[in-house]
Amino acid sequence: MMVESASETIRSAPSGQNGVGSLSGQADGGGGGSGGGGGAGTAGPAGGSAGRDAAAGADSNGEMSPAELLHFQQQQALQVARQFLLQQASGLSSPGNNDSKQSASAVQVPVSVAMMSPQMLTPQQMQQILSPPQLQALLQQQQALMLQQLQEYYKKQQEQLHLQLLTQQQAGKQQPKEALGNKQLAFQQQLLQMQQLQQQHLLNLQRQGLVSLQPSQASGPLQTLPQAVCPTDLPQLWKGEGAPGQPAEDSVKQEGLDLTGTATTATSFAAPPKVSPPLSHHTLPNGQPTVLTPRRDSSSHEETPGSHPLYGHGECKWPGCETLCEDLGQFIKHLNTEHALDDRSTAQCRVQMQVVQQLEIQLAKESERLQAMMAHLHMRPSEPKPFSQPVTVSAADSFPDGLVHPPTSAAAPVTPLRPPGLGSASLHSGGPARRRSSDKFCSPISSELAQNHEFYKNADVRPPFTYASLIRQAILETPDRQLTLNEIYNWFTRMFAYFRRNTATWKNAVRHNLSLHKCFVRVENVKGAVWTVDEREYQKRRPPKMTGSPTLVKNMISGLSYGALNASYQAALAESSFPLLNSPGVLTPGSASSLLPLSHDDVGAPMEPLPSNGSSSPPRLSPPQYSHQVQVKEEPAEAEEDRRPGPPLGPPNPSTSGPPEDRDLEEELPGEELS
DNA sequence: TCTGTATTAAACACTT
DNA sequence: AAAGTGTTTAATACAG
Repeated sequence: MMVESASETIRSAPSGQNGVGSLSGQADGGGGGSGGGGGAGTAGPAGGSAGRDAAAGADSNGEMSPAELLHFQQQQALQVARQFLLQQASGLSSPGNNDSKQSASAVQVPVSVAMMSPQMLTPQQMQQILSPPQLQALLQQQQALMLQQLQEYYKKQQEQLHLQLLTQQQAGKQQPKEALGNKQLAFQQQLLQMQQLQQQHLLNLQRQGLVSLQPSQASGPLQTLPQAVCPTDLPQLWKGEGAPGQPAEDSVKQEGLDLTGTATTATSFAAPPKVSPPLSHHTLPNGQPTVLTPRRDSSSHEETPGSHPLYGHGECKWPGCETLCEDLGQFIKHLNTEHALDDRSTAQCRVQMQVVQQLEIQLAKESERLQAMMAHLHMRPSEPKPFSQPVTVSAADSFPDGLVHPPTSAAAPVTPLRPPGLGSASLHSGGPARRRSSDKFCSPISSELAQNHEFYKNADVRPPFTYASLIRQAILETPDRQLTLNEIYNWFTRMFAYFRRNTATWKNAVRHNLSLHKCFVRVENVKGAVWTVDEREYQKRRPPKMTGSPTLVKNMISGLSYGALNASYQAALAESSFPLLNSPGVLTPGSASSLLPLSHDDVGAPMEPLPSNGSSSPPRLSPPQYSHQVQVKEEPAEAEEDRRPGPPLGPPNPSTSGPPEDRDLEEELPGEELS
């Protein structure tokens, strides 16, 4: 054996990479070393704890802690925005040109992929997933979308504010003037603050070139921000493919929630390998290793004929870049060379997003405060609702993962393409990381899949689920809860673009998993053999524990009322790439409830189908589907014996034998085995 | 460091 | 005989 395997390993190295596909392929080069470990390489970026820890340690040695950096950065962003605001009282341009960007719908999927969790993706991975022009276009598209939604949201909020103000004023007529005056003053201040925040927000977006802007304004103080962020260093962020542990996550870990937004940014500073101090690098355009990627269309479809959002007053408006360009053509050239799709640019984009995100969060906080004030003034707790909701949900919850998620409402068109939140992150990891994300955190695969069905279907991204969970899902999705191997294959290919490619590898893995895991029961059929799932076994498989966060989960659940995700939990999510929570749907009460079982699971409460394995969740998702039993067609009672004569199987596995009727309901009652 | 789990690869046996 | 299916072993990696 040994001899064999040794030689195989060598041999398998290349093939393994192929099998893994584009995602893990290159990553492997960095770390693996061994053939079998093809996936291992990828694991690094996905979030190897070891790597992270190491990185974290290094970070801490730096001059500033991630938290400090974050804070610093935020302060700068805010300051800049304020300054800018002062300079120009109003003049927020309309999102007119957003439309054009959004029109680039063809590439939606890839974009979302890219946006999902760049931190998790190495540039190479991203590039593999989508072509450079696509990526760029999509980045812009996504941001444009966000901008639009933000603006809508702001608009709404302001309307509501005014409305409330009016109401209050009217009501106030009957009250003593002074008291009202004071209240109104405070109130208006709050309003002002909110408006400021909004403008800041828009400003940031403008800075990204998403909104055309008078050049004169853009080049001013705003430049400081990007510099502070140190775009030049950012690329380094992802450079570490060789070094598995990506710094990006550490900061999140350390910082808790606030970092969700700026984690990467902060990390970038702290990242040890980086030689240069963040702030010292404004001269980026030059010394950067530009990856000249020919992109014919990058500029073509995203801009209006005579202008470019990133071009104004004869200079490039890319954050931190003020390169003068005589004309648009030259600018385009510059853009393609200096700001091509490379690590740096991507990182800059990300940072920008995070800055925006932070502002959003702050806006949310202020809005909340305002809401509270209003509620107090009106003495009507119920009123503020319209207000609070948008705030918490859109601002806080939509962006917990550092990604720009369009609000649920608007998400419709985009949703399918959108990567499943952070899950995306794990997705991208492509490698081994995926398994952890799904299984460990017990994200209900079914709901995740349901929500991102289209995405997985179209995006050549490795799903963040283990083979076992996927197989199980495939089986459970069928009315009969049984599938032949070939049907399982088909399900894989049907559901995941990723599995349309690397057939040999994953098919082998599927078979391997079917055989390996007791939870999969082979049942002889007339036509042949079908595979069923023994939920109990499946549950047994993994110790149902949500690493160290039972309480966290509980808190979250309780506090989750609607969009109010515990910030720390958000951070945790971001870090752990918990796919479910990051998806918009998750925030709905229903979905939130789906999480509950998790805690139960932890506690060992026998109540529900534990979502932990996700098995339980399915039932809630589509009751009809999962409500009925597994009925093996013509199942021969003896079928399973051959394979698993084991005692547990017979009785415990109703699916194959006996009265499977209640299996669903009871399967989860793991009372015995779980304990 | 150990252990459990997951992934990948591959050999082998059996069936169609 | 070839292909598909199923089982098993091994190497490797990650996470607790």
